[in-house]
Amino acid sequence: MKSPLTSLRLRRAARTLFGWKTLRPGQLDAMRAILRGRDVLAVMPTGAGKSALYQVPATQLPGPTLVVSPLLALQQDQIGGLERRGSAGLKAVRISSAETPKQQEAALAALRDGRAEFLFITPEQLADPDRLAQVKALKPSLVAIDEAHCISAWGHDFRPDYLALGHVIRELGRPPVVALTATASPPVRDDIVARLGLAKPKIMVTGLDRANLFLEAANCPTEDYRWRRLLALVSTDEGPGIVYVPTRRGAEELAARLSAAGYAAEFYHGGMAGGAREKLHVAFLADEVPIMVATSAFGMGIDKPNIRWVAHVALPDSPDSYLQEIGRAGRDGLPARTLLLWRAEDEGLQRFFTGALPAVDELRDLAAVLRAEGPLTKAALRERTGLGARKQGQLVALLEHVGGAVTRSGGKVACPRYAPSPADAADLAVAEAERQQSLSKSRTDMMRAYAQARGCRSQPLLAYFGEQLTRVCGHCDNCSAGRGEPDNGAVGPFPVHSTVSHAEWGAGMVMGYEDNRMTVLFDDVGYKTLSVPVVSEQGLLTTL
DNA sequence: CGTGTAGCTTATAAAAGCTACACGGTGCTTTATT
Repeated sequence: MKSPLTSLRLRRAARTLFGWKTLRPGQLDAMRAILRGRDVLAVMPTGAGKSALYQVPATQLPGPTLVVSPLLALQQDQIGGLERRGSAGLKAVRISSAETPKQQEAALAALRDGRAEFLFITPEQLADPDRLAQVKALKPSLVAIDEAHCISAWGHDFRPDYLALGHVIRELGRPPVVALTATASPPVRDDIVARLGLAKPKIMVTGLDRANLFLEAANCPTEDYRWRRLLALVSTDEGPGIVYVPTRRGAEELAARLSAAGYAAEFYHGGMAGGAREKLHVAFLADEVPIMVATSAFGMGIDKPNIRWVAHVALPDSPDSYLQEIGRAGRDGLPARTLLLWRAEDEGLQRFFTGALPAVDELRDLAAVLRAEGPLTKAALRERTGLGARKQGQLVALLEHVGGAVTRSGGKVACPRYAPSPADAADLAVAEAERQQSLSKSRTDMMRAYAQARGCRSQPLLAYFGEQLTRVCGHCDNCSAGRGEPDNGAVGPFPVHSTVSHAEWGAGMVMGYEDNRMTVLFDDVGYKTLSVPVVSEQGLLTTL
């Protein structure tokens, strides 16, 4: 049931408090859902008014709003943006390692007596039981998870506290949650929903096809050829542009090489001092850096309208990452170019980054300690197991997934009453890790399929995200060369988004068709592309 | 998994070939020193 009154209130708040004259219908729907207490997952590009989704409803709800955001620098920008745009009553504060205890106390006080509405915080802060108790006492009425794909991209190994956010939300008494991200494929969306424990969320996905981005990819037999293709790009296309490289050293070397060739370039990666990173970031935004050579560290928070091209000098690990990175080009709507320069050898590095499977005995020992010694804090558990914080976080998350562990209030990890035996739990956990690895590998396969596509490139890219493009895109290298088959995508033996079954790979969902191939996302083995004629003739798939 | 490099061998002196091995992304936080 639509409530015109609610819409009116939201529109007025957007106008008077933030200066937004209009709200798009999708935005309004999401905001109304939040006010009704419903969870929302919004997948929409940066600059499309994503933060408005939580900021406007926040003003209409009683308690403060918790904004979980991954990077301190990003939080800084967001707080600055709120203060510039919002009216005086919309103060935002932050609690992090960058604030002194005194400042943290002041921030809590401001939230308590209503002088501040937004609390920006990292998942790591919320992993501390004392901190969580302080936040809970504020009675937050809304939780926003910004850059929510980090749950899936980082939670499983790099920043395990991301996986504990579901527990945090429960502990806070289940206020409505709005999760926001610029790109997320269906399995990533599922991961976000499951890990946060969202209840029947309203899922908003805005179109991913960006007509002003020209998509181009080239296989490079040698490093030298790759270098010459890059030179050709920088000599014809004015910046500002970004070159993504896979390693820190590669960033430094390539920036030096480009500069020596007469193209002013800077480098940026996570190993640099904070001050230098900040300065380069600002300089790039101010059009003072024509070419930025960077690792994936250069990304989130770069909201710059006039990036004219994005080049990759390596195969990215997934279409998720790739779309995120090329999505930074052409935000002003003017033409922009994306160029993927890839070599088969690039995949070795991805395999290394994926890491090895967890050790069965470590999982078994961990499960056994939990069973024998009951609920333990993470610190106490580490003392017993001797594992590092990150490693233990990863193993606990796997055990939780298979019912061999559970996080209780106070942040204590326990053994559930009907948990499998430690040996069984360990085996199940390894199987789950294997499943995650095949999914991860299949995403790299899909990235290669994009790179090798002979027809329209947008079709396989969008099919990966479950978006069927029924006509060729007309803005990629293959379409321009007349290699895209027009009107090839609409038909296939199974409807898009229908569930099918394969004798060996089990159940999966049809993601889309392109040329005479189809993409299916299987629950256990990840993405596969199949030949439509072969599927039809041999009856490889059945409707479930 | 692939690349780059140090250091060895070979075989007879200046350099090439081989093997072993290190290295590789993303950021929070906390703590001990200047």
